[in-house]
Amino acid sequence: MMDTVKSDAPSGAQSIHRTAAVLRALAAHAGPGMRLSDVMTMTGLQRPTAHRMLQALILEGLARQDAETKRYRLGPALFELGLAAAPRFDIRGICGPSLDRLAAATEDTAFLTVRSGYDSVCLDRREGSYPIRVLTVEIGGRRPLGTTAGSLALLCDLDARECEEVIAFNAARLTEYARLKADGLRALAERGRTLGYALNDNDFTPGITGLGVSLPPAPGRQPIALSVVALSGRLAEPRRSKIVAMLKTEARKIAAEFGGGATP
Amino acid sequence: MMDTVKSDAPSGAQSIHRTAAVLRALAAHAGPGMRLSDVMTMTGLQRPTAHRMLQALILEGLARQDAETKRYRLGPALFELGLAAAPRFDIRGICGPSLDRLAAATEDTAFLTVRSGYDSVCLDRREGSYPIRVLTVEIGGRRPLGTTAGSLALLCDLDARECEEVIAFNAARLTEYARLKADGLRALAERGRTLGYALNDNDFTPGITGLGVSLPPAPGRQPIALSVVALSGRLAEPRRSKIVAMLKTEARKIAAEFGGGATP
DNA sequence: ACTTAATAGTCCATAATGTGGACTTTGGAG
DNA sequence: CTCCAAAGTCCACATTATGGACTATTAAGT
Repeated sequence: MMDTVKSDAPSGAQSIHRTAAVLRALAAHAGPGMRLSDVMTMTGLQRPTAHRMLQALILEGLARQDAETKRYRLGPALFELGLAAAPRFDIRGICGPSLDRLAAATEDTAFLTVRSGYDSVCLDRREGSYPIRVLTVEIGGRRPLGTTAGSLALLCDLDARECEEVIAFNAARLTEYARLKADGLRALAERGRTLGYALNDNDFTPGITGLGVSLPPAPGRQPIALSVVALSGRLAEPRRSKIVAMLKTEARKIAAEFGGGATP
Repeated sequence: MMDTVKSDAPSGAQSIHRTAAVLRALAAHAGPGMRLSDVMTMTGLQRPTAHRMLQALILEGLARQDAETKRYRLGPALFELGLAAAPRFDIRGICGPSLDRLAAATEDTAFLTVRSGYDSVCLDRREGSYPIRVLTVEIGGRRPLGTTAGSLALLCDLDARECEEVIAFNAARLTEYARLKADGLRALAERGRTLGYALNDNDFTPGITGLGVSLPPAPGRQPIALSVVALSGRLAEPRRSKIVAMLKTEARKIAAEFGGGATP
């Protein structure tokens, strides 16, 4: 079984792990939706199992099925539950001003990214004024950790053991989101650690590059990163260093905000 | 087993129904969090089952436990999944202007509510300028259908069979949210249907009253209601009729908006 | 229009998963 | 220090969920 479900001891909780895996898969393909066979391959579940779980999720409003295309998507109940969770986890208010400044100053696209297990999630984004806009990830979009500039910055912060665990877990699905195999990603992470910022130039979408910086990890707070993505030509030196400096300044400002108010 | 899990045939999906019930319970007590025993009574699960499920949810980031108080809450993964679902289900953008107008004109609190299974969920709210603010439900707050003005308007729209099913299901937990028993709620729903709007004067919080109006139900779109809540004295005739008229006008405007753009 | 291929959906005997009665641990109040 | 309530744990057992094999449906090819 090609297991996309967490490998850790799911003692008496297989079904919850599988359910969560299905929901994550649906979230990762929010746009077009997923066919049953997509869900099967993404989660490693058998056909009847995936089907039965999806039907149950639909009954609970956690998923939906397009009657015409048969494709599955996230359901309204998930949005509603998210709303209840938002007061504790929605940091867009705190980080918004930084994104505004980054997008305004660079004229390119600025992203706010957090870690979520083996994935990263884009929480917010701002478009700059430059006429060619690079919009690689939607708000709410999930990616394997490391396949996006912000995401890569988060991966660089992990210790060797954890980093390897993430890469190993994501190995199979890397190519869906990046022109990378496990060693390529390992190399990117290594370079990021020496540079002090994440430089994502794997050209999955050729001609664009991303710069990512993470907030200094704080206990109890989930890992957060800021990034700017643009046409590669616009991120050559000396502009690159300037943008990295701005990212670091904004990251420090946000970290300071968290120092005051509590964020579980 | 006092079953707070959906009664419909959960064929091969008990665990998903139970999981969803736990998540809904956590969402309904988002503020203070829930103790393990609260989860047990709210869901009808045994202690070891509830505990094991919560631990699994925590592993997936769908729940959290306060290390000090041991209380359980919704986790960050739920906010992240909600973000991915938001583009399809977040109607706050469409309804915001109506809430603004209602809050401004009445000077009281305006709510946007949708149905979610046997519950209603508050999606948005606006405070008016009157110095005494009535804030009965938070954004994201869940209530048994009928225990809130908007919620009651939604209940009134259901056909007899469905209405009775909802009331029967919620009977046990009504008193937690309203000074009502099943027949009391039946009567409120009945009155709402004859009046043409929901009038919530069960005084769970004494001295306040709510007026609710639902959008004409449309196929494929989930049920939506608008409501205004205020000190009872401020909702006597002739003001009451004026506010009801405003609610109906805004409901019509929103319904018209939906006519144009699609809403799954 | 007919054949083939691919995907969705269903059935049911089987065993692995999750269950819950009973027990232990923790922590707070008197 | 003792008592009580709540959290957390263990493990024999049977209910639940599993998946191999089958059917139904839809799309594509000639």
